[in-house]
Amino acid sequence: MPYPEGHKLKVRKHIITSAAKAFRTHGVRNISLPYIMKGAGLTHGGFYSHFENKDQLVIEACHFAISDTIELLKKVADKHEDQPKIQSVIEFYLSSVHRDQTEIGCILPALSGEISQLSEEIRNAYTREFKRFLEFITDMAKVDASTGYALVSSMVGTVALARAVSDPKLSDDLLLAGKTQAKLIIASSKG
Amino acid sequence: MPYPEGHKLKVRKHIITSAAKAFRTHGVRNISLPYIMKGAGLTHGGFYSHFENKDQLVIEACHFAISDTIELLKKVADKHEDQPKIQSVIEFYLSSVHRDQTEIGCILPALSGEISQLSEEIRNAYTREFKRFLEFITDMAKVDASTGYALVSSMVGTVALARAVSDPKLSDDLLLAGKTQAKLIIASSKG
DNA sequence: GTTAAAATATTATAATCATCATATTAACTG
DNA sequence: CAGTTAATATGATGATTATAATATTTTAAC
Repeated sequence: MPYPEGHKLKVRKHIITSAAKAFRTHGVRNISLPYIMKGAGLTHGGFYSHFENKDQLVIEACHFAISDTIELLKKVADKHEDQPKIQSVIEFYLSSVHRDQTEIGCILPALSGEISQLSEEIRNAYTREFKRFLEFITDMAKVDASTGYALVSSMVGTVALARAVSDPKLSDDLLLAGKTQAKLIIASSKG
Repeated sequence: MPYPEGHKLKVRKHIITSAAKAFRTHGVRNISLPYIMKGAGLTHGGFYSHFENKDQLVIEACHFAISDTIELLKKVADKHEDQPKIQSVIEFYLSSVHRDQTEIGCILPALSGEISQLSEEIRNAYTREFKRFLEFITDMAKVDASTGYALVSSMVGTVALARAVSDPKLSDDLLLAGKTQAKLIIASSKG
């Protein structure tokens, strides 16, 4: 067989990486397959020898993006040993760095509004990935499920809004208030 | 002059109403001008005699949608005299009714993810309308600005996620946790 | 009724998209 | 190096889009 062992798998991975990056920054519907393929160093024609259709790619990209974010947050948590891990994670998630670096940021705020309008398959995938993220945060914060829901909703909503508004001061203030709030949520659940 | 007095203004209002309804349900980019015009009982050709372009319509639709939501929430608040107004508002905003009736629901969760990818003009308009909503909630809850930020971020994030996930139980639980959380935010700000 | 301006509809344009068919290239095997 | 075939590129299709130009309809005023 031509092409080295695992070549196609590697290319497939490149496409997923390019897609995840694009989706995180521009959403799903505004990103074209030609654009994604170009980001992977390819032309658009070969796409369908790798994926059944665009939906399938969205599903895989969501999975990759959440795995990527969870890994990143784990690293962030391990970096600061002087405070509880969840503290570091929240401070990063609600930082201006995370708000601004959408390309490598959490995909949940980026797609939260759009998902409800996409195919059932994509919604199911998003739900699966959301649950994964939810579990990660809930475990790390050592809180009950309900508190975990509130915490993640608040985090996702804050980042989405902080990214949306064009007033830099307001955006910063949203992040700050979100951080204060998140700490309060955790503290009050332990009281 | 042909056509009755104020005819064009009335039609213009119809277009904005149709657009706001469509945007709240399907976002901005996935909705076409022909679709909006059909919703107003017209064909697409006449659009440009009413608006400069699609962006202009988005801006006006956002303004209308937020006004509409604020009015609705005021009515909801006035309905229940047995509890603080903010309580009623939060209970409605985080209800399954509001989650499911996207057509007449708050536009903030629907567009929160998409806005950052749209034109500067639209972002500015969204920011203006967001501030208007923020002020409305903050005043009604009688909390300081920072608490208002946290409260609205939590509300918007919760509804966006509750609309996004395809698991009905999870969606309900998100709303429930959001309500509990919102009340906590307000209570703690007064302590 | 006729007219004329305003409002709306029809049609056109050029771009972009997802998807598909076909042609070309790359690289392992012998 | 030649042959085979997987991987990729090129090009096509048909749909949809925002926008614009032109044609038609509507209705108030005469």
